[in-house]
Amino acid sequence: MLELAILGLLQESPMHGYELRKELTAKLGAIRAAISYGSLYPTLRRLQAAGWITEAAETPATAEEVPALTSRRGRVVYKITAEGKERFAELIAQAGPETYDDTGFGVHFAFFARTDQATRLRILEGRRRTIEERREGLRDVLGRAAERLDAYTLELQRHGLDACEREVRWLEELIANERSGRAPTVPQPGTAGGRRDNNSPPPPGESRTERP
Amino acid sequence: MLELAILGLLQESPMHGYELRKELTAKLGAIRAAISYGSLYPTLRRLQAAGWITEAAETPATAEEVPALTSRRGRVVYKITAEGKERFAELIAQAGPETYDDTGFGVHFAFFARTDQATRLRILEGRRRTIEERREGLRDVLGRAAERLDAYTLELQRHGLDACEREVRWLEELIANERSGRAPTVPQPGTAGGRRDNNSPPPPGESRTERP
DNA sequence: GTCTCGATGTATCGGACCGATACATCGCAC
DNA sequence: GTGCGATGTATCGGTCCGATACATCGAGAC
Repeated sequence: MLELAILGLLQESPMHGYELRKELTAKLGAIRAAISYGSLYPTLRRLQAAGWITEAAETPATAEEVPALTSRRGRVVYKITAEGKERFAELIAQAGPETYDDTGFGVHFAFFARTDQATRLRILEGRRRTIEERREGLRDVLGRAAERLDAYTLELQRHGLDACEREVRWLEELIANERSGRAPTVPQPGTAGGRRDNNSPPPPGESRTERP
Repeated sequence: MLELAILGLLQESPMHGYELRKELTAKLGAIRAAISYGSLYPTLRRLQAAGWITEAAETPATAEEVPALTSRRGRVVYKITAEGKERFAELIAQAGPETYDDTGFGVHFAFFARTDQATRLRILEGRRRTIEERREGLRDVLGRAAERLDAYTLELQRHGLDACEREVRWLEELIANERSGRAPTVPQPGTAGGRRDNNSPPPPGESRTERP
């Protein structure tokens, strides 16, 4: 999942680790806590070894300063490669069971702007199915096994059941929107129209400038 | 977290691994997917090595009502030890940051029937604080950084924000209930007892430390 | 009779991810 | 000039997961 998220973010702009973590936190804040450096840096290393990202020079090519003085450990800026973009497209399109669990779905959803509509629909429906099954499991427990459980456990199940029902309704709305060709609830300029033009970057308009 | 859940369940009844997993799934179904055997068996081993659980004989000498018609071999039944009960009490009472994340809070909550009221209140308030902070983070992103994010990501944040607000309200109710001395929201019909004899969880040892 | 099949049951392995920790630089307030 | 919080890279041990393997048992198929 981290791999997918990193490749997705680096398509918007090259970044160094610290910045990546902040952007990740902002983008995925709804579904998971801040990513750990103990996951991030090893993953960056792995992606680099696989050739999906490369180090980009932090300072421009003007070799005016060669800091031998303080051995300044500069930031390491990563950018995505062509192979990395292919890898991202591959990861975003394929859907296994892990695509529908909480974290997996969240990450996929966060990059729906870079996902074609057919895949979006498939993922939303798979997620709905997953949550419906969880909901049925909770209903079973609340119905059949209620007397075996204490009041607190039951209350936990009830709260979980409520969350499931709510999410199913949310997914229904999103699915209806997808089918009608609209963007998510609040319409977005630019995504409508067009053919199967996947991978059209959203209107980021951001130029992340590095100021050393 | 697994350690806590296993010790908690084994206090209700001795069980073997497979059964433990099923009970775990039933009790924690609202907060996490089924536990993996790749976690369960090594953890059982660890708990046994620490002296908190022991292997119990599958077929006791006193065959009260169920004679060993089918001599099942190979099952390893675990039961909790006195040290294990102490360990459980220790784990249930101490609250670190991991007590307030989704999984940690869920597991603690699932064993609230074995937790004293002061601790319950402390955990509920800590969880509320955590969710309030998450909520503020989402509001920040939706307010300050909205233009940097695409419509899908924003929709994800909105859904997450809604879930946070809902959970805070739920927690408020539970906290009010705790302070008023009542059980969780639905007062629980008579604990007339289930089909299993040894499943009598109730004695939480309520101290009447009420706070105005 | 036996044969396959799904549920029950125990177990291991590689990998993903986390939490704690360490260490170094920078800007700024005091 | 000094402390201090934000920035920044990095590793280590540990928890947990997903895939896999393997063995037994009851029941229905043939």
